Amino acid sequence: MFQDRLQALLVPAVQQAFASLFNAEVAADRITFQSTRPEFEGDVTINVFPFLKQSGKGPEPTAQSIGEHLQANVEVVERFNVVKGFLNLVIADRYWLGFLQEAREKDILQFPISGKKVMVEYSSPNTNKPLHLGHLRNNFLGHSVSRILQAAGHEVIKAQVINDRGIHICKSMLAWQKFGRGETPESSGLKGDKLVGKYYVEFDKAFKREIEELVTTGKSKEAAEKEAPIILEAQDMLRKWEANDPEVRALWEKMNGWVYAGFNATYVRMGVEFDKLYYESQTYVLGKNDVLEGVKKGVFYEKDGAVWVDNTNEGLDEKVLLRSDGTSVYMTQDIGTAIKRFEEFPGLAQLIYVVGNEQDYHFKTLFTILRKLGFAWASELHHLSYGMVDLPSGKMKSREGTVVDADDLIEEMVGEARATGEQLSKLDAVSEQEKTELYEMVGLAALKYFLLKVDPKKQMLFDPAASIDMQGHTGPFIQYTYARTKSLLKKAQAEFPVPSSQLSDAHGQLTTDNHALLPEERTVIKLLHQFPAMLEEAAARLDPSALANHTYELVKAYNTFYQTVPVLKEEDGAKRNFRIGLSAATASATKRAMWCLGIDVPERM
RNA sequence: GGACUCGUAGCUCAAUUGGAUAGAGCACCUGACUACGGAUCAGGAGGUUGGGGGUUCGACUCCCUCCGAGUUCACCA
Repeated sequence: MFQDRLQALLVPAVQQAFASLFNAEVAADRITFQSTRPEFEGDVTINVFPFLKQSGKGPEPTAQSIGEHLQANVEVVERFNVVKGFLNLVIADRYWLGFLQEAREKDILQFPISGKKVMVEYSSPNTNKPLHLGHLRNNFLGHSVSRILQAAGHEVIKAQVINDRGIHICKSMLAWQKFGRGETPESSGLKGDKLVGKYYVEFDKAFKREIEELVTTGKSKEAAEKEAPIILEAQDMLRKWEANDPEVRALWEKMNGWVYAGFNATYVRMGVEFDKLYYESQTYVLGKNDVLEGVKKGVFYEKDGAVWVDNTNEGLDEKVLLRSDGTSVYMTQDIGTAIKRFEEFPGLAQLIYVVGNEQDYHFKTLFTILRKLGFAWASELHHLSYGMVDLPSGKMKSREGTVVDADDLIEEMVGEARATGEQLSKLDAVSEQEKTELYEMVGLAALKYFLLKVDPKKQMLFDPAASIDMQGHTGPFIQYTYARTKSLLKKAQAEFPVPSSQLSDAHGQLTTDNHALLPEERTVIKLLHQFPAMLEEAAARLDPSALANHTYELVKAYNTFYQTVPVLKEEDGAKRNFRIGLSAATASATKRAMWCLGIDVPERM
């Protein structure tokens, strides 16, 4: 379904073959290709089992006659063989070399401008505590998907919603007021988000103490949770906030300011950024009118003074959209902000929410509601739902103190990169400053790649001890291959400058019988050749993992090539030039693919 | 209880969305011109794809059922 250009060339030819051989029509999307398995000769394979009805023959004769037809009529099909119902095609070297030439001349991972505008919302933190491991998966996914969509030719708006109001931040504010003694990030040396998080914990402690006391006086636990003075005070503070009480607002602005400074430091280190910020304190009033409008249209209904939507026909439930006192719920503002965004960006083609799968139900409901309100764009809303990140000890629980802090984790990964680097790297002559930058790059690559190589929708396990690997299927492995290739290319440039126009005749005259490409070379070219289709797929599925895995396959194949085939040591100039060109194409595709994942690659390490 | 996800080598993950003998990495063993950079490469061992049934020329993939894990179903956010 995501065809590369060779497949695009072959599909019509196969259709033609069916027409002239069997007088039968075959739909293009039913003709699927796969890479030929390494144990057979060939480059691409067509499975003919699905077409036996059309051909009226058995698998082997069908495959045989299609093979003959393709060989006779398609220039690049050089030979074929048939194994059971599988038709293996050998594609001429000429074709692969032509492609490589192109990959040298232009970026194969940048598609033409589509003119489509897409918004990706990710991160969406609460302002009462620091970012943690879950946010890292969210941010890396959102950032990578944004870049993938950009590479696919779209204009992308990266948006962050900041949940800056509500009872959670009031809890931190109140605890700071009571126990903080004027502590600030400056006076404590704590990052702003850490400081505010500390008072959120303080609140919880005090709250629990009060509950316990009330329980000893004979109250039930439920009653105590509702009556504890400190929670009543926090609720009162929230009311004051809503009434625009100047003192509360000033404190709120001050503490949120600390948090933003802290978040920004983390975002900078993570290497993610946003084009557009939405603050919940400004958007939480939205949606009410849209809901009332829906009541008029008869899409929603009133019951006991509240507004409801009935989604039972869609396999969902009934849901309150406005309480009987007329106030909003969370869903209300999500309805409002979605509508506002499409007003703000009239050409918006897609809106993607990167949010964990615990909100699957919420988004199903939201999208259903917007469809019912009649918005044409409702079909272009996507929930990029990702699974939880578990720890070996189980779930992250803030109450049990098992939350993995984002800053701490990055620090740990960078430290590990430094430890490994100091043992292995060949950078003795390099400045301390440059080394620090390098280890930062490597540590983050390890972390990002680890989180991105897994299918987003799947729940995954993060073992801090095992995850800091720098070997094998990891980000640093890809970086290492890139750096080594760049080093090779630098030498090549000094010793044997290669005009790219010479690449195509690197193997001399290429006839259909001339199999000059070595298997190691051929494998690398084929992986490069598949790259654009992988990007297309990643963009369509909003899934960086396929791209991440393919990048690994590519550098792995390149390493095999590098290890077994001489490049600079090759004495035949044409072959040497060709291999230098292959290396250059691999390096630039690797760099570009890693960019799509939000990962930097070093020139040396 | 209803709804949705998921279960693949000891561990962490793949498998072109129904195709050939289910592939990688880690860990474990054995090797590699005194390296075009060894954070590499070559090889070995490791599987009844949670169990059972069904559909199909063909099932890790689709259907049924059982077992196990997670999430979710507030006039919370």
